Amino acid sequence: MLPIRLVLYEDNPGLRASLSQLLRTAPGLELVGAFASCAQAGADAARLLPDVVLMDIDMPDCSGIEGLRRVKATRPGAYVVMLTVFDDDDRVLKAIRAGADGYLLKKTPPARLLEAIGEVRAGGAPMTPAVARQVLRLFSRPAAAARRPAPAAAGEPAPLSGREQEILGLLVEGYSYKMIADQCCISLDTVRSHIKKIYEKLHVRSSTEAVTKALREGLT
Amino acid sequence: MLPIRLVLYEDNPGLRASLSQLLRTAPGLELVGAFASCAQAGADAARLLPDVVLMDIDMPDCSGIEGLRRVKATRPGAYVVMLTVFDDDDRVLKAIRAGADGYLLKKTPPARLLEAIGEVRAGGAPMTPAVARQVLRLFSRPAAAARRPAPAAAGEPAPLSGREQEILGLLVEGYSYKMIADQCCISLDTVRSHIKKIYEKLHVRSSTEAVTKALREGLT
DNA sequence: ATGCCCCTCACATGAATATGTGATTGCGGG
DNA sequence: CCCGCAATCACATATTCATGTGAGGGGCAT
Repeated sequence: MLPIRLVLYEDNPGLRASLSQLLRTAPGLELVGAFASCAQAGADAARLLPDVVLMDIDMPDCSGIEGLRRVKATRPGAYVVMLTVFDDDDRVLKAIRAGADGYLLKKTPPARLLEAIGEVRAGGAPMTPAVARQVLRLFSRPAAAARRPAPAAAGEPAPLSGREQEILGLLVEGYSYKMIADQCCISLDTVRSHIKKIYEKLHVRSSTEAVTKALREGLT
Repeated sequence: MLPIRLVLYEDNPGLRASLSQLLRTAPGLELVGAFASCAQAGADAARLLPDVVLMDIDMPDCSGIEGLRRVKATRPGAYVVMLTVFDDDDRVLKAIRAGADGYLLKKTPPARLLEAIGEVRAGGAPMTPAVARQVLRLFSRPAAAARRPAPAAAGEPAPLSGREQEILGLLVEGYSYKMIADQCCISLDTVRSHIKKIYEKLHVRSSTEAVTKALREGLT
């Protein structure tokens, strides 16, 4: 197999040097570039054709998130692993939404870093355990809110009764009133009744609004 | 440190036996229960006070997702790691939304499984690399879709034109046809035209279906 | 210039939805 | 025991939606 072509972005000169050293001497890797700024990341990607990019997320002139976008725009096939000292929600979320393929904290030991490069290339998504947990939490948070019927949480969203939730769920799945009636073995008018009540409780005036609210607030 | 209290749910008797054997002999672990069904998962959790639960996701009578919910409801502090042979989007997403703390494929080697138990206990989120990638993809997909006007990306979902996206967005926000017409300064009939086309492209037959699809697939 | 697609609009019809008013039944709490 | 509430159903009406058919103008690529 051809060596993995690697590009590194890291503004700290010392760290850049030591990482470069590590990556240069590792077998199966070829460090084809190491830069202090990702301002030229798009052009770099086009010129150097990296397979994997290691991107520091905290850089002064051009944020790693922006660098990530530029790399992905120019070379969508490249895998980008973010490196950072921070693991706050916001940064992680932004990076992931921007298409990051991995997210490692800088305290990651060199061996794990090398391992991660192989892993991302093999279709994995190397993440520091703390970050992985965070990612799951970001996902489950909305669902968690949904499981509690009447939390003080969202202000005053009147709790839906069991039947109402069920019918709202079917509505979300695209069922018509008639289909809902059949599915629930109740009359069409009863479906209307329930839905009217749902609208009142959710403060909406149409099925599309209800569906949007249901999906966004995890009422499903 | 006290040994980690473990409970296992796995309907396949053979696999349950071999996993039990593995977990029983591992140092630092104490297997306090192994069941073929998660129907009693809530009561089990209350009685056995597990620190970590290994939950097969594909069980006949009571799905592992439901089992996960029951465990979390009874004992929120327990960490639940899902085990499965499948890594399809839907299952992973559901498990994660239900609060799973880890997600491993059954082909995971025993050593990695033991490692994962420690990892989840230490605040990590053990995931098979393929699953980790999937999770990131689930996150980034909406953002990616939003940035690209018309990607051939996801297989065959016909790309919506700019105007169509705009109108679908308004539909999601609960706008009626008339409101959309006003907002976009076009006639009601034109709105109908666009929406008809949107329905064709999304393969749906009602506004609620369209809204659901838009929200779930990040077409907004 | 010719075809293709996007955006625009019109007319028409049948189906579905939104809203109002009202009624019955069963369950649980005060 | 009575009240409230969830769930069920009925009838009526106005509005909105879904769908079909047709058509003109503009931009873009061959």
